Amino acid sequence: MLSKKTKYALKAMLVLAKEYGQGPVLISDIAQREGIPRKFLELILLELRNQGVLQSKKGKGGGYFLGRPPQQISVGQVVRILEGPLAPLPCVSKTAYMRCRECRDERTCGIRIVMKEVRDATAKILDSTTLEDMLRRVEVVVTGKESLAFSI
Amino acid sequence: MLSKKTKYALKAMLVLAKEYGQGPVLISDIAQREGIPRKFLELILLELRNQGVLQSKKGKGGGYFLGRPPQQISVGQVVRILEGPLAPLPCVSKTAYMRCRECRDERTCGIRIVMKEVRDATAKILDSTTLEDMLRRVEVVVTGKESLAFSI
DNA sequence: GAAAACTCTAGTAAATTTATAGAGTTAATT
DNA sequence: AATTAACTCTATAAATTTACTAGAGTTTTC
Repeated sequence: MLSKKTKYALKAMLVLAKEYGQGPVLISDIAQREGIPRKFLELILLELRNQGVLQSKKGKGGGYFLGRPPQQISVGQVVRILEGPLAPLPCVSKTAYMRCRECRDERTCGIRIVMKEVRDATAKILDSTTLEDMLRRVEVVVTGKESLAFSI
Repeated sequence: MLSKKTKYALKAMLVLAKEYGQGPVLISDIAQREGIPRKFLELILLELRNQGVLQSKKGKGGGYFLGRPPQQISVGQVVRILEGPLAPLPCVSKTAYMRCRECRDERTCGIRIVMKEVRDATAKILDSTTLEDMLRRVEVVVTGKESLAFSI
């Protein structure tokens, strides 16, 4: 299960994707719109900023905004920042691989083989879905229309 | 990430799958073979038993054994018992669905749509992989041979 | 009836999660 | 230059989960 922190992060990123190009958005605004505890959200946005997916502007008129356009930020990137590796086991992680200490032969570990499939399937979905995709899919549901690009 | 508990459970289940049909196996044996703290393993096996995937025999000559043949127990069943639902969010779980309190319209929640894909992909893998599959895949790697059934 | 094994309830230390508090820094505006 | 709006950063803390441990109880076999 995703932690609340990760869920909050995704919601915040979606708000910022919606407002992309319209200048910085206040932490308080995001917090209120999405019902996220303000101070907790600060920490989350700070982390996303330090990892480079968000940028911020201090002082009056400041706030947060996406570091790249919404079609260049994947759900996988966001989830990894907050949640750590997507893999169910460290020994099948590509971004944070770690050998199991007790494992004699990785190639013959049945658990590993299955969990690697799960990791790959998860990564395939999350790394190929961008913030823009998420916004667009919502629209598709609402309007019943698909963009041409989407139906290819 | 899978908890140690779940990883221990899978290891224990694989041992019992290997010994299937040969009578009960001692908790201590499993614990020793897999390097699992004995008393902790007791709790895990008890839970698996109470959920029906394991059976046990008390007293001298007792021990644990699979409740069904290895080809009828899926990894998904075991993981769900220890870890809870496979879904990253309760609102996309089939076995433990729960609406998000703050969600106005589930159909238009971008996060939900993506996480549902992840759940479905995960479930497809874990529910279709049995203990026997895991044992057999290991053999395939070791011997370089595939059974006919497997290569279909 | 003694020993071997599982059963069950309780407890506990450490880690993680989910926050909250407050002083510090930066930028805009007057 | 003073004020105020905002983000930054460190520390702390409550609640929950994880990973065990202890021990008394029950069942079965010999």
